[in-house]
Amino acid sequence: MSLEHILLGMLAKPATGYDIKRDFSEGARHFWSAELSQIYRALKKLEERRLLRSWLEPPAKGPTRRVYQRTTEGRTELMRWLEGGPKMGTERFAYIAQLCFMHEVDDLETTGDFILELRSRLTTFLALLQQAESDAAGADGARLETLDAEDFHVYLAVRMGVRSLQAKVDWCDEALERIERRQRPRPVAAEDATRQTEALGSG
Amino acid sequence: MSLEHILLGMLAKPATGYDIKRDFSEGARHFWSAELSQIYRALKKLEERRLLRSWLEPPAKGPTRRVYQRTTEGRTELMRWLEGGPKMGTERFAYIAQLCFMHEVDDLETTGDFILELRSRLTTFLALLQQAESDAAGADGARLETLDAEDFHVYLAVRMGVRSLQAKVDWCDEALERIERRQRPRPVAAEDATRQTEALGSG
DNA sequence: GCATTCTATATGACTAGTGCTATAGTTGTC
DNA sequence: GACAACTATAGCACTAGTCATATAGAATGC
Repeated sequence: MSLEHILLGMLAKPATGYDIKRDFSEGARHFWSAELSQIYRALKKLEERRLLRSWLEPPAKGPTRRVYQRTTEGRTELMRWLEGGPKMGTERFAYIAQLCFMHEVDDLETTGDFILELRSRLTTFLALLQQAESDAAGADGARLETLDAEDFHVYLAVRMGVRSLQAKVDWCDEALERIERRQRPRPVAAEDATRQTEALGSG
Repeated sequence: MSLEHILLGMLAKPATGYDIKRDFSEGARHFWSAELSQIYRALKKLEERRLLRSWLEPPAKGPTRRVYQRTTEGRTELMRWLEGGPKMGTERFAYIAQLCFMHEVDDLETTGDFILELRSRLTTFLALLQQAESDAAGADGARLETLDAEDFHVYLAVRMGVRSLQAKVDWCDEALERIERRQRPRPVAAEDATRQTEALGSG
């Protein structure tokens, strides 16, 4: 299970279930997420297997916190996971399926609206990731070479997210253009377009 | 549930569970997949809800086939799904998480090997998708404007996959370059690099 | 003629993940 | 001091998805 290994990775430093949920909603949101209920269960299970240990921490402010941290065995298990090579679970993109079936509604305007909406959501997310990218690259354009190993790896990970999201936004623009070109029967050129151009107007 | 709606989309034309599994392993593999056991269960459930109907088809060759097709209610439900706007379920990329934690093993060579392996798997998949792209665009470079609505939508969907995968492959190259640059202490320039360059050699 | 593979359906046991609800202390605010 | 918002944990019912296995006819190959 990937979530368990991700928890082992995150728990090099002590943290509570709540902290981890916050990480998933903020930092790690572009590659993984999990609900609190799942996180608490996984933490408990990992502790049973001695890959994590936990203790209660004095309230300080707020309710008592159960803090988890990776054990040596936990670290070993994490290393085993990393050595297994890239884990490429099946990726699921419902919106691409939707797009395929959209021809059944279609006057093409529906498809256009759909892609516009998709583009808007993607750009919102892209903006967040780009912020994370400049944060990760270090203050005022510090050279990447100066980052420590951890920050460098996080930078690479965020950068992957940025590039892949940017590609999707670019695809939206390309698709919208193609749709427009299909709707307007060809701008100038083409021998057989004359009749249509006359009938519908060319502006 | 997305799978059920995807089945409704696929079952405009009659097909068996086995046919659908084949679609997931071939055409639709870049945006969704499901196991046979899940497919058969989902088909049964959709038929109970009257969104699909089924009949047994004379063996022809091989065992008897139970053929499913969407009902009018099924189509209505599909339309409702499409009208709900893009469904952006949480995307999970374990390999990006792995990359983040890779700094714990690191002499940077491990990270480089990991990314090389990732790149190799991504390019294999990209090649398949690019084939699908030229297939979808029509024989010998036919103009996209000549495709019918269905083929056009499938083309757009495949194109999204190609661009997003290409971005990931490009990221691999960028990351490998960055890693190399970190390993070799700067090629020329920089005042403080002299000692390191002397110690390690610059070729 | 025997084994293997492909087509085809189905079920049971399991793992992974979500959504809802209950509980409770602490902090800020009106 | 009542109330909302935030931090924190936990359990229950549920949906989603995987893996293994059983069954069986047809085609392929040796």
